[in-house]
Amino acid sequence: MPNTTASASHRFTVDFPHRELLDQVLDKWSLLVLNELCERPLRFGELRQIIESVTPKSLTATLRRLERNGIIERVVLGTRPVAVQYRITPLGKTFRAPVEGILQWAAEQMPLIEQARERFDEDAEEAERQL
Amino acid sequence: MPNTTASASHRFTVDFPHRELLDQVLDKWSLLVLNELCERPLRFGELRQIIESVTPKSLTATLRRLERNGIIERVVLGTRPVAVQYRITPLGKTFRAPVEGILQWAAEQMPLIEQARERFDEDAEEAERQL
DNA sequence: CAGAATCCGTTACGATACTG
DNA sequence: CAGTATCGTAACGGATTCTG
Repeated sequence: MPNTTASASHRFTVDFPHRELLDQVLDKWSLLVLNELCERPLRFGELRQIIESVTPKSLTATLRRLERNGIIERVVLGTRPVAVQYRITPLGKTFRAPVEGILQWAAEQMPLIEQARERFDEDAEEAERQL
Repeated sequence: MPNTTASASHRFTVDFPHRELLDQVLDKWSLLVLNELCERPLRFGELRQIIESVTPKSLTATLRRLERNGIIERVVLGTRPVAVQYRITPLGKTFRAPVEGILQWAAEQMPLIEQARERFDEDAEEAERQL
């Protein structure tokens, strides 16, 4: 359990308070879900279709977490074959820019990253050969 | 928006090419490490002190991952009691703005998030009482 | 339709001890 | 100092089945 009552010795001890927030909001699926919900409200099933590889379990977990943190909102629509809509909240909207920043960065730098990986892997292989 | 009309079944669904990159770079410790290395180069031990709760094992893993993706660089300095320095690369610097965007957002919105959580938890509790 | 419940393998992570 | 090696546990995530 990461510290709570820390505030230990040296001055620059920055065990960030928002670490735990980021864990909740930058997890495996949140960015993708958020990215979609920023465009338009969506239903559970729609999200499943858009983000193919997510299982209902994980999707539920992600949505609940985002809801709990006030980033998205769960709205029950009809009452027949129950319909539920998820939509971004005002607070959630403030998160849009940062998220897009990250996603854009990833898209743009992808090629360079690939290159770096290849270099690294080659070097590692070679080093192994030395043994 | 990356889409998906293609494969139907449950195999290697690549619904997002940078998903995997983000997993490597937005993991539990990377943001903190990055945030520090953006300020100045640091050594292994220094990072351990700054980020109190990280174990050597996890720190090594984080550093290796970032290095492999070309975000940081590992520099062996002396040769006596070996000294190693980690520093951000040019590619890594392009990541700085987005990362800070996220961190800033987290810091700013923290209070509202807390509020949202309390509301959510209270509601959940109450709903439970109904049973 | 929207999810809850189960089972279960993989991985992540912490704690600790050890080495060049 | 800068890690590696090992071990054990807890959490995550996937697949599947069930239900109001």
